[in-house]
Amino acid sequence: MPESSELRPNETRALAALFRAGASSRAALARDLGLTRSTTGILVQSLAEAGLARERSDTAIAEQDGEGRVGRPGILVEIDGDGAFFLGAYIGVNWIIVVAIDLAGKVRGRASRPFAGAGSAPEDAVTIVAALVDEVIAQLPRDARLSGLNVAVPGFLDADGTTYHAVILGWHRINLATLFARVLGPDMPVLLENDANAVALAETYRRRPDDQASGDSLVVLIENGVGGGFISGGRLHRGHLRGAGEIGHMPLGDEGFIHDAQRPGRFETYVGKDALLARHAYIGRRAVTFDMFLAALAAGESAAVKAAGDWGRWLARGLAALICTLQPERVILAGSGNEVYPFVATQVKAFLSTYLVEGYPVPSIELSQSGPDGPAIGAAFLLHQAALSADPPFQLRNAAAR
Amino acid sequence: MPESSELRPNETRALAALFRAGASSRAALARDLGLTRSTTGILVQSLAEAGLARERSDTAIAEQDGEGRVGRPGILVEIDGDGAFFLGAYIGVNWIIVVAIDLAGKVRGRASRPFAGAGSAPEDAVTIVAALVDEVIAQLPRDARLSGLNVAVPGFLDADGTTYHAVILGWHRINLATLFARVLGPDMPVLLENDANAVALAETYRRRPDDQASGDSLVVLIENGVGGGFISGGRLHRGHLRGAGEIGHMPLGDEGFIHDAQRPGRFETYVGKDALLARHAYIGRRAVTFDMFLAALAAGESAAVKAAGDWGRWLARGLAALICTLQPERVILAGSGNEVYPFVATQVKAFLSTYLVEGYPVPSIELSQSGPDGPAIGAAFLLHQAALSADPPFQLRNAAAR
DNA sequence: TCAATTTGCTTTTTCAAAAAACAAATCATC
DNA sequence: GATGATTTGTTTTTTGAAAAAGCAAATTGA
Repeated sequence: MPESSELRPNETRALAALFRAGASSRAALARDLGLTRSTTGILVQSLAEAGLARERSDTAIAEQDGEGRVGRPGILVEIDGDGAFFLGAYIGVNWIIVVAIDLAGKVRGRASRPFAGAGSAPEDAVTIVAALVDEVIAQLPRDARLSGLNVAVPGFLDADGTTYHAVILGWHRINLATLFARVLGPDMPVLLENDANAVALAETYRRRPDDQASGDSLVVLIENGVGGGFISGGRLHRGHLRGAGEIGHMPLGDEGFIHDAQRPGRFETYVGKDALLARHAYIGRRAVTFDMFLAALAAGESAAVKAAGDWGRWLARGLAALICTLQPERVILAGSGNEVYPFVATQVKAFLSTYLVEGYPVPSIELSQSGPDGPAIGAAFLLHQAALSADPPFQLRNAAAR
Repeated sequence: MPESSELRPNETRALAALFRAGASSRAALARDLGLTRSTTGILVQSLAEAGLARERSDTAIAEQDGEGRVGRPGILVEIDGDGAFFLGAYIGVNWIIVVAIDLAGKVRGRASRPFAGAGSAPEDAVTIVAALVDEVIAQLPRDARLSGLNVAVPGFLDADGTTYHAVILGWHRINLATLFARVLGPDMPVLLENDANAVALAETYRRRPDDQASGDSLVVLIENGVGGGFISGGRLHRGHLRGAGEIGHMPLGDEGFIHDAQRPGRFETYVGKDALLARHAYIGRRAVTFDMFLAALAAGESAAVKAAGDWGRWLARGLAALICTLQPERVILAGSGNEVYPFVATQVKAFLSTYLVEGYPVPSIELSQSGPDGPAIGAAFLLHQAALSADPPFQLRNAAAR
């Protein structure tokens, strides 16, 4: 049991291929990696010795493809989930959540605590995260090897982990990385990520119908604010200074449903939850909560239907701008605001096709599959992805080292 | 002189490093590549034998860094431009242009011919390109090795090279790849690229102030239509079906300066050249050409100044949407429409800062440095980039093989 | 003149991957 | 049930790229 181990390039590639495939025989893996079976055999052996891969218990069931299987059946090899763990956290407006996923990508630990985010002190949030991290680690195997912690936060960050603007939390120019380093110590590497970006990865990382590389996805996170994450070739596009995806601030119209003297007509002043409720209040002359609005919409009340229709039109307009710019293969609507979409799906699609050039491929529009834990899980998946990609060599640390 | 040669991974990496650096000693190259000097020596030797690299004639001038140089000076090694050639073509609305660049990235051949693009037959364009290709090849050394031809076209393409929509040319669902294969034969690989994308690469490929990987660039090509190209990490983002960057069709306002009943208020109906002239005609009650407009603007005529101001306001609005989505480090304005920008630069920047969130980094806005040959040169650079990148092994063909 | 430094080359060693060969485990067919 | 075809997994041998180690050459600085 080595304190810290490093993987050679082809070992990392083999792990990534196993993760993609779920499980495969040595021969299939060799074909996948473009190596010979002999090399792959050694590769699997060393991965198994490192505790990162293992032969599947239900051996000799190698009926993966529906072909007329002939020849000696292979022994399925899969990732050993216990080989490594990745921590993800989400500092939200109402909750702080910490999760752990294992090397196989499965959620293995979770802890959360209510948090009055708006106007809170960053130090409190960091303290809570640290406590939750301890709770989550307690749920993992004794000698669990941790690769680090990735924290999803609303707002945008610079490359060093200084959050300049988290308007919703009331934080400005806070150096979260330093705060975390102080509380968690030097042995726990901490990364920071925009929450919409984290959700985007959570939504796409485990979906791989055929080839993740081709499927560019745009994830639109709709809460009171609107954020975006763009996944291209399976990787997150962050932009210079990691601020890409601030699509809520995109100028779209002249006014917006809610008043913003400074920057009127931004995307989120039309399609954020606040904006939708403001529009409903304007039409129906009655202020309601979001849940009440959904109920009214389901009941077919005219003010709600009208407001949802207006919301859908502006959503389509914003999506059209994004689609022209990015041409994603699919758009995924996330955040609780997406519950409105099913009621206006056909209208939104109709508007979209009028906005887009004739012949331009219209992406599919889907609803999020990750729940409220999405940002935390996505943050953890980002570490997982980094570990299984070639760029940086994979470093493991013992949990005990803390 | 091998008919066709393939490079090993580290040879490709060494070539790419030499291209980045311009020229460097074996020892400096070894540090750059993370290899030992002994390995690098062999690498350079094999590259030299393949005719792809050579020691620089003005030997022993190794004063590249301004340090207190001590020790034995290195012999500078540089790319041998004659090692390979890359052809790029541009089928424009008024011209067809073909250029050749060499392995060192230098333009080594050029030929062009007027072309009445609108309403023309695709077959004619292909025939002209083939003729110009022969002209350009005649300007190259006898035994020039060609890696292929990349053709930049206005409009958008699918992954196989079928151009679905080139509205400006009046082409629909034309399979250009097949047409080229028929005329140029199977020994000349032909690729197709969107013209704005090609310009984007032309604008960024040779600029590398510090690190190209970090500098995401958005190139906005302003002619009658408006196209966009986005370079992230030195690579073009194409989108699913290669249609990303159709930013001219982005819905931005309700009407636009020129009337479009189908899709009113698109970006290019505000900032395309036609749109600008329409605005000027509306204000000044007088129709002028673009050159006349520029003269009037330079003379400070009020109608022109007013129209340019309106143009700048919508340009800022469109750029703001793009910047929120992509967060590029710099925006490069290309196409002849960019000549208006210097007159309204301060206004555009002021508008931009009101549209963007406080604290959000405002990208620099620059004017294109590549002239009218930009699309053709960019197309050729794309082949160059592919040859010097790891993804596909580098295949060379003799020009004589045609 | 002489030490210090850096370069470029040669020789030897290491090690990941390929190549070749073969036993084992299955299916298809007679 | 026997036989051949097919595929898998392993072992042994070979290849070849890169590292390691060592050294002469070319420069600066004292």
